[in-house]
Amino acid sequence: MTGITLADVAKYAGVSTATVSMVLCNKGRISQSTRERVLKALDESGYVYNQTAANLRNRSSNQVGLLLHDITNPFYGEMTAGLSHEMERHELMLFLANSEESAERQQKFVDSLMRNNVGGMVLCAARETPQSFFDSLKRRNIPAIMVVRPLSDPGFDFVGTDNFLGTQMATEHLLKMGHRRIAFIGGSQNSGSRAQRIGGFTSKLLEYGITPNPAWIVTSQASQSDGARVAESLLTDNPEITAAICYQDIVALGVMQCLRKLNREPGRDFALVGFDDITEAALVQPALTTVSVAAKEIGRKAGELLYSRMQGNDEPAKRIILPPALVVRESCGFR
Amino acid sequence: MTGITLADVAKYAGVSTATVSMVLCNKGRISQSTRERVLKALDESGYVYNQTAANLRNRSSNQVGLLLHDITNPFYGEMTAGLSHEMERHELMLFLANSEESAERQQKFVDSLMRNNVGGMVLCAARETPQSFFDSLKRRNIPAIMVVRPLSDPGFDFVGTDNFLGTQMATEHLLKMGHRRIAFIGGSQNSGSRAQRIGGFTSKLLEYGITPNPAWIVTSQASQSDGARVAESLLTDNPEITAAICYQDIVALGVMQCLRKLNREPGRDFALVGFDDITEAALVQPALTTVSVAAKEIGRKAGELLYSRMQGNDEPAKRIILPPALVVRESCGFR
DNA sequence: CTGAAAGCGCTTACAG
DNA sequence: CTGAAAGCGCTTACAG
Repeated sequence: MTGITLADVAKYAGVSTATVSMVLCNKGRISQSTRERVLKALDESGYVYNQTAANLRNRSSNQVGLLLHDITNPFYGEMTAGLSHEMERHELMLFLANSEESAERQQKFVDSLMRNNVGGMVLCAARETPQSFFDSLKRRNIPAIMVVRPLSDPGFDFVGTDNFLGTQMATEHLLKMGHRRIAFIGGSQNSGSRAQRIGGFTSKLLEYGITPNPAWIVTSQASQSDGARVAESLLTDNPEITAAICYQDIVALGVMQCLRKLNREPGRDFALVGFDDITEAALVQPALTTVSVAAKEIGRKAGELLYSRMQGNDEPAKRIILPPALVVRESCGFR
Repeated sequence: MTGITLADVAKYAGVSTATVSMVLCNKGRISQSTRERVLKALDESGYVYNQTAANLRNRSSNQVGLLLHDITNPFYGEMTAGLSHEMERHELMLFLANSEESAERQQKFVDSLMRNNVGGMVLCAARETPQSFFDSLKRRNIPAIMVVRPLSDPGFDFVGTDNFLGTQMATEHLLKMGHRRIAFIGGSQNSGSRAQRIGGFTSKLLEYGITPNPAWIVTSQASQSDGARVAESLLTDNPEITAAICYQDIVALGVMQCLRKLNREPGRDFALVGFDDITEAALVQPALTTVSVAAKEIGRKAGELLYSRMQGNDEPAKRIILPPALVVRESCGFR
């Protein structure tokens, strides 16, 4: 706080505050000579614009919020980078909060955003978010874009990936390599993304005349260790399984570990596909074949949409579903 | 924007705005009955506090900024989570920006922060930051905590890890396992952290009577592929090297790839230590022995320090150096 | 214990 | 083309 206000600058330049303000915002018609005098005063005074005052006066805001449930997840790091970049382009400031899957902390953050009068927000809601959260969000009538986690509520804009198509591609890849006994490993029971991914998986199986076996579709937490745990019991009980689609790359990494423990080499004795294309996927041995969902692009698109909403775009709620891509690496072998 | 103001609530409750404000902030003495009336009005009206107005009036702010150069780096994701958690405890809103190593974007962000009148900031500055950036920051006289990347300027608070000690521990580990021909791979030429890590490395070598070989100390970009590239030429030219300390885990992962290409199995034919302890480190095969720097803790401590500065703590600038820990896994073998 | 009024630093009709 | 003045929604001395 230098403490120099627009009024000080005006006095110094010998004009009114209105004039300085207009020069600052490039509004109204100001004579060349006056403009120069003001610019000079602005420069020499070390004036710092007070956005807070402007926001109050304008009843507007240059601020938006991003709510994530896990910023440490590399996937969301990428997405955040994409969003942040987009926000910067529009001179918007980005508030970040990490709910850590707590509905309570999430609610608190959104309340803070409202008090801080943000212009909009991007949300990847916690798993156990009560419907009331979304209802109250809608009542506030402030632009909110949902990302990544599909929402059954069609009242919100959404940007995410085509989970269904993603696993269809992955499943087809395995089927074309000759696999017929394919498992689906991971995701939590109440996950909407998971339902969609299972949909892509089973529909493709059926297309090839294969009846999905419910016993081969198992849940897992989003960690390597739980992936390994779950896979171990599945594959010991059902050694005839030759391939698996995993709900997430992290889970796939766990399954890899488990395979080695069971003396089955991934990529040779067992084919594995992941989902997300996190950095690790390219690094493990064998490198993981996976469905890439362009996290950065999700962030960018969400930012774009949010900005347009803030500009007054009032088309009905929109769902932007980005096409996934199958990244073939080594974990399915080279047959 | 429901548009309901404190004045509306006051009218509704039949009191003055001063009274409502005092109830809201728990200041002054308000009779029980009045308080209840106000609380009821507050509740029924759906009033949303306008933090912007309060900030303007108070010439204060509940907002702080975090500037990173790469939010997609898992290390910074962890750090951000730690900081975010700490900020939440103090009811502070966190602005995030990603400079992507651009001094220009970094400057723009800090300028925005100033205009938005933040109470303080946490910075991990871009590599090529001009001294003028830091000078102007100091002139602003706003709390700023530097993190991770060591700064020669002692005028700033700093929170980071003990790079020197970290590589000392790593080097000692290798030496105790019998290695004598050890390389140092990675980091960029002008990195201060790297200088410190090399210091720990060479000082420990000397302690064991070994003269450091400058030809075995090579730079690399912060990517797996460049790590692999750099290691390949180093190890083909100097096959007698049996171990390496890597500047970062990502580089170490690249070195692993290269080793396989050269038909040397990491953990058996070659010992490898990383630095950072990113998630991947535990996942690769063999799991990477590395120096853990508690990224989350850096974020937390930075937040704590920032908060105390915002409360008026005016002790001289402080450096908080967190102790690293050597996490022994498999990449150095089990001899 | 409570209210009237000034003021935080901007912007914007409205005059001239 | 430029200025005087009101007002955004709070908080805080100051009276009473």
